[in-house]
Amino acid sequence: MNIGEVAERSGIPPKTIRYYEDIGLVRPQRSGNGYRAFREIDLHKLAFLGRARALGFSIEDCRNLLSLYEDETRESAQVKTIAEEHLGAIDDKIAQLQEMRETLSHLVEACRGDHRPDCPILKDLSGALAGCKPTTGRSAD
Amino acid sequence: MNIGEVAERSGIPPKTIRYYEDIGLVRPQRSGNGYRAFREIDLHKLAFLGRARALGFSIEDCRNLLSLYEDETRESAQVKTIAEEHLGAIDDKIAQLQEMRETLSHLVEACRGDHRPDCPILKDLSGALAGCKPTTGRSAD
DNA sequence: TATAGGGCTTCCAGTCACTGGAAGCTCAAG
DNA sequence: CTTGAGCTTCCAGTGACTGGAAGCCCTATA
Repeated sequence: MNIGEVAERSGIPPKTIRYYEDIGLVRPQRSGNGYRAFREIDLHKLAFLGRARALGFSIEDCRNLLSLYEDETRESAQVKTIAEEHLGAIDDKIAQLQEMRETLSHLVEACRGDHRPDCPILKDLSGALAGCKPTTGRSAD
Repeated sequence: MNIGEVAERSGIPPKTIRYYEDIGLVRPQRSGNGYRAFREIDLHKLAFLGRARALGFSIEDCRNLLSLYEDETRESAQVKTIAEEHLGAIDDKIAQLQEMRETLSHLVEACRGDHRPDCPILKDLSGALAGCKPTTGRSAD
């Protein structure tokens, strides 16, 4: 298989596949003409990577997951640990975004959004210093 | 004020402040010795930026928000538009993460996490090709 | 056989928002 | 006069691609 077909079937763009080869995630053979020659197993690996990336795993996680996948002596605990850590990171990210969302949606609701310059969003942003460190020891206490 | 004090008071690291100057978000004056000389208004701007960044606005959004802030003839609708678009992006991101979270948490729950190699997480990942394009027109239908 | 096109190759650069580090100047204290 | 902290610039790296240029390969058609 050439890279085009693999890209088509795995859903991963050719550029990305080449990049994955660059960083050693896949090692396709080469045909006489210099083209990459992918076997079914390479395709399989790429699909694996695509799925793992879609679940938000980092490339390094993917690398580890892939090597566990190929390791017959793996322990499922190793996989679970990676997944649990990633899940935790996702939860953190969601929490952070929800906090942003919360604040921002209040501000958006409060803003009339008309032709007047008056704006609670800008007011909030410009009031940022209030919560910061004071001038030099002395503050508007 | 030197960069150190501004960093302290705005909560933005010196490196980042220099970067913001590089990309034209702040334009501190210079002292005779070549040091950046920040005025209160620069500090204020930096705090504004810090707050906007904390709400997840991109640098380009920040640039626009800042210029609206300084524009007395702005219309709050302009600000609101930026904020609403950002809010929409946050919502998309949250939805995407929650979908990941959903799938991943099911997989994690299903994985025993013991010393055996058997693992539903890897099984899911390796089954990724199933949902993809078939060989060449002909599939395991 | 010539040519046109599409697919493949490599390499370089850019994205976003910083961040680390090196080399070197300035300043205040002792 | 030295020490050390703070400041300066510049260069490079992060993560995970992505775009583009220059050029080779292969097939189909005129």
